[in-house]
Amino acid sequence: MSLTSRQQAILKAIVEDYILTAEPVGSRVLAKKFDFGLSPATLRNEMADLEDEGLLRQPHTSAGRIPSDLGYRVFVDVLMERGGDLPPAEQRVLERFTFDARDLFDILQQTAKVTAVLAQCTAIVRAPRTHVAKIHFLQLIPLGPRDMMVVILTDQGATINSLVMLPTEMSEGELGVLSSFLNQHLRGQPLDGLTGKVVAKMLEEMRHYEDVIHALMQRLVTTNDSGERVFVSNASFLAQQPEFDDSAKIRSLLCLLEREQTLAGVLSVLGGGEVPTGARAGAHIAIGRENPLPDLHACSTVTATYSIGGQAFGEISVMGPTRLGYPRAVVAVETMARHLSSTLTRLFGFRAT
Amino acid sequence: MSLTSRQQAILKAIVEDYILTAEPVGSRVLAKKFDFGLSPATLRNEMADLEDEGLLRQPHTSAGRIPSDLGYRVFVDVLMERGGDLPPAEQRVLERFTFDARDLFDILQQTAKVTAVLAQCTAIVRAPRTHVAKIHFLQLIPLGPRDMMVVILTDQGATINSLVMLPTEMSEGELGVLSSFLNQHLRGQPLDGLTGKVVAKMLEEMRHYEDVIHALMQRLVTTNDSGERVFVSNASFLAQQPEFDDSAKIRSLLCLLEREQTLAGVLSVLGGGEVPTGARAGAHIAIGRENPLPDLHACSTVTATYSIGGQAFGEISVMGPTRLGYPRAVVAVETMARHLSSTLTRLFGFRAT
DNA sequence: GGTTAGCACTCTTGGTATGAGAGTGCTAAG
DNA sequence: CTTAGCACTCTCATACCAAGAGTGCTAACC
Repeated sequence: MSLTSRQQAILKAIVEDYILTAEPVGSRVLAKKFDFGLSPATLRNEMADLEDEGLLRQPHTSAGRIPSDLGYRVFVDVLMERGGDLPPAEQRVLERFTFDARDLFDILQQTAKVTAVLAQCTAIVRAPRTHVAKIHFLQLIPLGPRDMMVVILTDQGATINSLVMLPTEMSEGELGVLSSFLNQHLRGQPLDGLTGKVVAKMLEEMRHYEDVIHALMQRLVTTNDSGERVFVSNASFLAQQPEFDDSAKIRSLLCLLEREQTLAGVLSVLGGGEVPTGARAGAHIAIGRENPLPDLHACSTVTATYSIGGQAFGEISVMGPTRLGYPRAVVAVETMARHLSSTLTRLFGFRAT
Repeated sequence: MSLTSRQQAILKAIVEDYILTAEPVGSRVLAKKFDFGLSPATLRNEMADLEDEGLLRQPHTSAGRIPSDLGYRVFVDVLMERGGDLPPAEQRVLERFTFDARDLFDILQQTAKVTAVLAQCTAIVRAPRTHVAKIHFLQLIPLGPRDMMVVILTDQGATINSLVMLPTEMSEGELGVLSSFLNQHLRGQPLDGLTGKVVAKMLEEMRHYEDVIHALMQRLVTTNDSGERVFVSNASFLAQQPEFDDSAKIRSLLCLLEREQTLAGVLSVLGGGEVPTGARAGAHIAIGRENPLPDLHACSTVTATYSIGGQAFGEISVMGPTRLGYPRAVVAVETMARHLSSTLTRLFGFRAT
């Protein structure tokens, strides 16, 4: 399948027009809108050839052509210029956006929002499970006579606030002592390794608080299981697309967006866990049936991995119909991934120390 | 408008059947399904009377009747038995559900989820703005040489984790000292009153850290503006309803659910800020055009206020088409409001001390 | 050989007619 | 007061038709 440069130009024009209008593009409008210096008849011949190659298809005999999944693939791989910068208006949006956020999850939520605005479609950001994280700081806060809150900051920047019921009443003073004791012993410990040795060693020194320590550990272990978190923004964009005007389709996509676990799985597959190399993190594009889930076979996703201190952390992804504004989406996702990586590295890159 | 008991029974049957089937109910099926001992013709007469009263309406001449907004109103006010308990299956769901949550917002998110399951429709929970809250505990956590995180637990149980950039480098030791100093001085202070006297007094004692204190206060003030938070669960339920099979309607509802500020406003209007009196918090039902927003004119909402220590705090609400399972929704919302109130009061009722 | 005009063909779309079915309102009888 | 019967109305599904859009193919043209 080698395309002449004219065929490439025609394919590019068709894809771009269809992305814009969502209408099948026929030979006449193609000749009119784009100045190929060719008549509709000639374009028809070329379009028939492109269809033979599997790059275009017709919704029905007497309609214009629309790109096939393969056609979009060629478009994004060959025809589309990648690596451009954001258009000025979006650039300004991004500049005005500083992470005046509260913690990691807030930052990710805001990232999803801004990405959705920049890419003008639905955006999803995934944070990894916290159970691989290490404890950076731990604090016990007294609530009532039998309740406390334990605040943990992980080396990934996530804050875990967990309510714990005390097996026995404890005074504020006691909690304070226990708090700094725990903080000393648990700093640097991975959250999923809070059993065995570490606990045994603590119990040796603090036999008196055995019950509390056990209750606490118990709680932290169960908290861990809460799984990955995903942040979705602008889900209603999908409902606005003409290709999803069928309410059954909208429904299936909405349901998917609500199943956090599934969504997290999709993103981590799409990101592929690749550590972005070089200064520019490359976005991964999945078109139509290239997506892992059947529900997404009418969608395209553009996904980039973000990192902390050079280590892959999670993914930023945007989603829309296969008729997606790929250039804009790629720039948005890549820009936000870089932006997020550098912010997180600055704030939470302390693991290196 | 005084209804005979027979008319009441007929209205009740029509509402319940329509809620179940979503089909206009005609005189024949009514006579068949419900054993009134009356012929379809008699029912037709009664139904015509009910229509004259404005309680029923016909989608078109040759269709059965469906309840009007007013019909639903009479149903929920007069005909429906309120205050029943959850059906056994749901009871078990609730029992199995303990708030193994991390903090206030987690609890609210989970409450939304469970409410959605119990009521079998879309659920929304609102948390009040944090700026009226008082500081219960404050802790500074060092991140890097120029960054720290301040963790605040408010008397409402909300944790605020805010990243702050330090104007000058500070050692961990310095931060620790400053942390306990701030904690002493700010405990009990309302978050929106962090100016004037309190700050002046602190600066007097800690002139050395003037810059840091100013930066911190600055940040806390801007953090406050983040507005109310709402937690939505099971939004896709709306897309499943036959009355919203038009994609334009789905779209407008989805957009509404994404506008947190608007949604928060709606809930606080619906809740009416009433402090629930007595042991049983009464749910407020808004049917169709009784709802404040035009987007909600085809919807019904059932809203209950939850409280901490007897003081109204936020709302739990469920939303669906006017053809809503009101009995189930009312029980679900009221039960969850009670459940949530008692949990929050136990955990965060320390303001009384 | 590539390009183009012309033309027959196909398929969707919108509008109209039509018959079946459902449900009603009304009248008159029980 | 209740009910059977019946004419009437309206939706829904189907079929049909004409208009419009776009194609593929053929033959002529440069």
